[in-house]
Amino acid sequence: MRRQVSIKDVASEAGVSASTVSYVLNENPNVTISAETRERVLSAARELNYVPNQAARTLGSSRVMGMTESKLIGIVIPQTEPEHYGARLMFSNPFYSSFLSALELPIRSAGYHLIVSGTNPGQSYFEIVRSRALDGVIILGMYPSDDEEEYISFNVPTVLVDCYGCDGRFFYGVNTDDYKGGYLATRHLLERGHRKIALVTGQLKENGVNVLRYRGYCDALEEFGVRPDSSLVFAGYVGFEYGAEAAREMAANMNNISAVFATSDITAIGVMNGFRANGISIPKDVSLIGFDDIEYASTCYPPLTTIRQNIEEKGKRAAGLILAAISNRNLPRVKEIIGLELIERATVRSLV
Amino acid sequence: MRRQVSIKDVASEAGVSASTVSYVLNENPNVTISAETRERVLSAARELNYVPNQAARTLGSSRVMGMTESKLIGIVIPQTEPEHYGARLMFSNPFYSSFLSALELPIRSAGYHLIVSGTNPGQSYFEIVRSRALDGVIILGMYPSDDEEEYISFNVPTVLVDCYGCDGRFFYGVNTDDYKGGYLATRHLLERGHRKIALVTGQLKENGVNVLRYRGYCDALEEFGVRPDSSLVFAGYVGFEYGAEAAREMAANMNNISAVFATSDITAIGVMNGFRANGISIPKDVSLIGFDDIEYASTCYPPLTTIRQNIEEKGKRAAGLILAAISNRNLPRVKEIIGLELIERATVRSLV
DNA sequence: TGCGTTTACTTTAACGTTAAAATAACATCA
DNA sequence: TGATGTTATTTTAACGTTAAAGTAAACGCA
Repeated sequence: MRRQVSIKDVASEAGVSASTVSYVLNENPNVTISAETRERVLSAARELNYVPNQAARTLGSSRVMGMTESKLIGIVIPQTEPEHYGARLMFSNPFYSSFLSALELPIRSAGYHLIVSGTNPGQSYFEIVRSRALDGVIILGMYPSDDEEEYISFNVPTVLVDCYGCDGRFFYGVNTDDYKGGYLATRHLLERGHRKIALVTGQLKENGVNVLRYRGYCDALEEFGVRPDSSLVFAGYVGFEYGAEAAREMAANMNNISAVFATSDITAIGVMNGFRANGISIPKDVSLIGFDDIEYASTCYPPLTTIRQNIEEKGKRAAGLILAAISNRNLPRVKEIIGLELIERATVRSLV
Repeated sequence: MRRQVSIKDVASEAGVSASTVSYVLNENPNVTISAETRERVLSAARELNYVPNQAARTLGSSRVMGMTESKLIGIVIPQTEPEHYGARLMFSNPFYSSFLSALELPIRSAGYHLIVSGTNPGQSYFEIVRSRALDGVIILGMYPSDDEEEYISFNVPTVLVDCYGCDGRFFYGVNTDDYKGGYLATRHLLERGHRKIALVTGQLKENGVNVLRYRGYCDALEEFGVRPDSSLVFAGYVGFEYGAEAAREMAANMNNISAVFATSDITAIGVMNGFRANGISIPKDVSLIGFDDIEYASTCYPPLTTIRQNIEEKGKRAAGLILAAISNRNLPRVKEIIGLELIERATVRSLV
């Protein structure tokens, strides 16, 4: 178990100083190195199979104030749903894993690595940001309101995905047009003659995506002269189990309901199963529309009509934003909106 | 943008030396510190909101040969499937995301962080292991045969999940009893009177999980006096698309087939859809059994009979193993086998 | 009393890297 | 000819932490 090959080993192999090796390897534009020396250094590094020590780089770079470079980007995935709703897993929603997949490649290609972390309900993720000297942070679905000022003082480029409420003075944002999605889904049902439209959604927390989808739902209803009926709004949790539970409740009173808008596909799948378990057929007895267009939406039976948000695009945009924000600390604090699209499949029946 | 609070700041605040702070904070058992001093240090650290710099710790710890501690565990997820089969995403199989979710908490609780990395097809993941001084590595589904000797020379505790072929002299292993799973699934079909049983699986690479499931399939057939028929074996890729494709092919010749064993649930779902698209009904016209028991297996329609592997358990075991291997470098190189269980749902019809 | 031991610290040096300053050889120009 | 600049390199110091070595006072005990 030998000591790791360091820059000094490369230096002595090439017959130069350590700095020279560093300059060559980093292609430092402030220093001129002769072609011949460069070649010697490069081949020595290759010969010794040299790999730079990132911890040393991180530490060394912190010498220049505020310039610490860990080449590490954190992705924080909050545990939002309570355990008893079956959300025992960080990625219980396939949305997250697709998003992560889409993120990883561009980030790796740019020479960064991804640290994935959940959050302990009480504990903050501030510690990892500081102890690891993260170059950037991507936060999913949670607005870090608790100690916003403190967090901002770290001055770490941060992209908020699927959160509202930040004022754009510090955070970058990547969002779907949730209001529009809620509106489109509901209008789709209304246009097909549905009037008694239930909503199954997660908690309607301020700054969350669900309130906006809810508002879109309300406004579409109003536009068609339908007064939103709070007894048709099931705001529990995002997930299969809650969808099934809501469907069970709805099943007891089906003459009140002709269609359901579930604000996420996994919830919609739950609704589907809950109805089926109660002998209610989709779309014959009730229509259903989801949100997200996860893979299952197209492979379930019947295939789910849904609002497609391009998750891959979202991941790529988040990656692009964080990388841009890291390399240009003055990048304007933009909020990018990802487009969406209604995908008609087989769960909505037209009544007209 | 002030300099980060370092151990020296804490030291001078508490009126002691930096080492004393280090000793107190790490509860170093080789050094005695008076209760009074400890208290002063602790409150100074709290006061200044001190967070240790992990890069400095990593670098410092590398002084003692072979004792480098980065508190970082890498999880390597190889891109095994070719793009054209729709496996555009690292986590296209929900199995991976569930596994990752189950891993993350125990690892975080133990004070480690998780670096997630895919692999560029050509490029090796060796570099990240060395440059980040990973304390441990978990590799999913790939046997690092290319430069095994070189990798072993790094001497980084490594858990191989779902790979065979390592001889247990260096790597730790977490596996499902894939042979048994293949056997059980096939026997289940045989016992219900099926004889013409097709297999839809990924590539039958040596050291992969699919060969073992395949062998279990063959042996069960032989046990029931059925000669395996290679024209019934579809060995393409793991994924929805390939399952659907295989089903399309099978649909052309249904009198040859009465049941299908798909060696992963996502493939099974693909098969299900492929058959449905061709007007073939499950389980009336053909029976189907999967493998994994991903969440969707229970929520799809009809609910999928499958071999359940406890993915959460697998994640926890992998986490436990890697943590144990890190803290005890002499831990015997065990291979843990996760049990499995046949879950009867609605896709297998009995012919007897 | 004197010597070894224990307690409670402090000082030093090192981990691998790189920015900045220093150096030295050589070229350019007034 | 000497001042100035350029090129190519080396030396130095610093990042934050901690293991190891050092120190000094207090204690135990023969």
